[in-house]
Amino acid sequence: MLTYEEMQYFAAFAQYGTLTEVAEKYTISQPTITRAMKKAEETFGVPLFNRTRNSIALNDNGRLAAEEIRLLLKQTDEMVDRVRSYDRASRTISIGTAAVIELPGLISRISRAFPQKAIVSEPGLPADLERGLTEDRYQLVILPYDLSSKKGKKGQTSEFYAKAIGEEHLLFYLPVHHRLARRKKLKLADMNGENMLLFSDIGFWSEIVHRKMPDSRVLMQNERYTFRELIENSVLPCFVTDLSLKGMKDITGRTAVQITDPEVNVTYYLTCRRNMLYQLQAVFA
Amino acid sequence: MLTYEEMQYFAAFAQYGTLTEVAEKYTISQPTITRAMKKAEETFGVPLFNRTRNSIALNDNGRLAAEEIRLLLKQTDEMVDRVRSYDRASRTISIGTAAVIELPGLISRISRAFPQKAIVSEPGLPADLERGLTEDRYQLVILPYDLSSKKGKKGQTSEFYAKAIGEEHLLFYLPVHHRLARRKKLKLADMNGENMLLFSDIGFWSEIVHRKMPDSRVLMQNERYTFRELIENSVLPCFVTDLSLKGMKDITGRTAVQITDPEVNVTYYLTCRRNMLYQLQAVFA
DNA sequence: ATGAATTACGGACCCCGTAACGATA
DNA sequence: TATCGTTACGGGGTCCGTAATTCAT
Repeated sequence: MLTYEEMQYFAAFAQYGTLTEVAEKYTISQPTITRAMKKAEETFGVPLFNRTRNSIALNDNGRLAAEEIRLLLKQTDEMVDRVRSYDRASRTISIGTAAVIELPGLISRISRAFPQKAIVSEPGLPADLERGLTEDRYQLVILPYDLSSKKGKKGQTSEFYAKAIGEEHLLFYLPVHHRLARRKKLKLADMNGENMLLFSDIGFWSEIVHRKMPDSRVLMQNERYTFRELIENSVLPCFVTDLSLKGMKDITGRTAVQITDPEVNVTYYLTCRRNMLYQLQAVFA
Repeated sequence: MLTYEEMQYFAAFAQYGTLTEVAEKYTISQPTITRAMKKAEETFGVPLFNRTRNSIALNDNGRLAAEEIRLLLKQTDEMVDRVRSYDRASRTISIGTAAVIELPGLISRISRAFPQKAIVSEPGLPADLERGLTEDRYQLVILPYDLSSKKGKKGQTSEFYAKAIGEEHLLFYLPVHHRLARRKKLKLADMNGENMLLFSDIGFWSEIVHRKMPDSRVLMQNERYTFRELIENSVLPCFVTDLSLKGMKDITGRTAVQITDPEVNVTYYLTCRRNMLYQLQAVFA
């Protein structure tokens, strides 16, 4: 049977057409390539080349063999990759989160539960997180709804397990002189049409906002520090969440107003597939 | 990368569980197996085994790797087989035929048209032949109908090309004293209910006979010489075809009676896929 | 103490590169 | 004559088997 390298030479010959080029490409001698081609022929047991005394080219068999070998090389590489990925995944817990602000203490609690594993946390939209969870790219996801009851068909237990781990509430953050700044509560619709300043890394919130305030134009800003500067020095209304406010020192001249729409007052659920529950129970305890 | 042999050793270890057994199975020394396992581990770059000083077993990675390698070995074998088959097919013309009697001169004509190719002819039922033709297991098939017009969708040219190459007619072969022996023509239905002697290797004819003579019982005989003996020494009616009669010397005390049902008076069509027509034109000329 | 895997070591063989050769354009 | 493929040859490295070692049952 051909070695991996010999298969590479063969595939390369199909691509380049001359043994010399292949030898140069791999910085080895031509005789080695000649020998590899001979070995290919004897491995398959059928003629693969049309030869004259000083030229060599693939025949029909050879063209098929080259295609097949190219595929086998690919399959080989992918096979190795799969094993490596499996190993990597076994040493890693991947967490996908819809919450922009890191939920306090969660990562450290997980990392204490699995001291030998690396914790990888990445943000994403709920739909992507759900997909990632079912495709085993995430062991845990944080969703702004209870997936275990959402997908549960009549009485039969859901494929997912979810546990509430915190709340987050979107607020209007208005200049004190804004016409609505002194209200206790507002609906998103009350601000529809007003231009808003938006921190672009706002995740799943933005979809809701666009839907409920279709007439508002939004000024995006994706640099966190600049965003804060803008808030302090402009009179444009903007959004904040209670969680993000907690870590920030107060901004004078702005006041937070509660929004009553239920969609923007979410409970986060730490979610996993039920078949992983046993291994992850320490996280939910 | 692992060699084919090293992959075999690894797969075998997954099966047998000890290096010693693998070494015995392949009649080589244990150290060779040890080294192959080390090389596997270094190729994948991840731990594959749980080891103590004198025991070794696959871990989770190893079990996956073994499964993957088993698959890759299979893919490798199949790849080589495909190339070999392709070569073999390129040196062979495979003919499938629904005609039980070899059509005179056809094989020799084909073999003269392709002197460098081997001709393989095998009998089959029309449905199998059609499938074999579309799946390239046959380059030519002989069918008792015109496939090119049968499958031709409204105006658009068929995928197949067919040319009539001969006829065959099923006949009743009756003892001269049979009550219907003196008729010029009969229908299958006229004999329905009578027990018939049947040469079992009768191919597609038998389906028609069973359908048109559902009340007849048939006595099968698959030994050609015995069949002839039976005909000569019994008064059971039976079938023959005009083509098969031609090669036989007459049997006294039997007379052939024409059957008028169109289904048992067939024209044979030599059929190929249209994309092969150019290479096969000599056969049809 | 038997049987397992690993390590050590020596030799054979394989495989590669250099060089020479042959053929073709 | 320059280029390409094949053949010849020699040396180094690799790979295998034997034997010794270590550990566990």
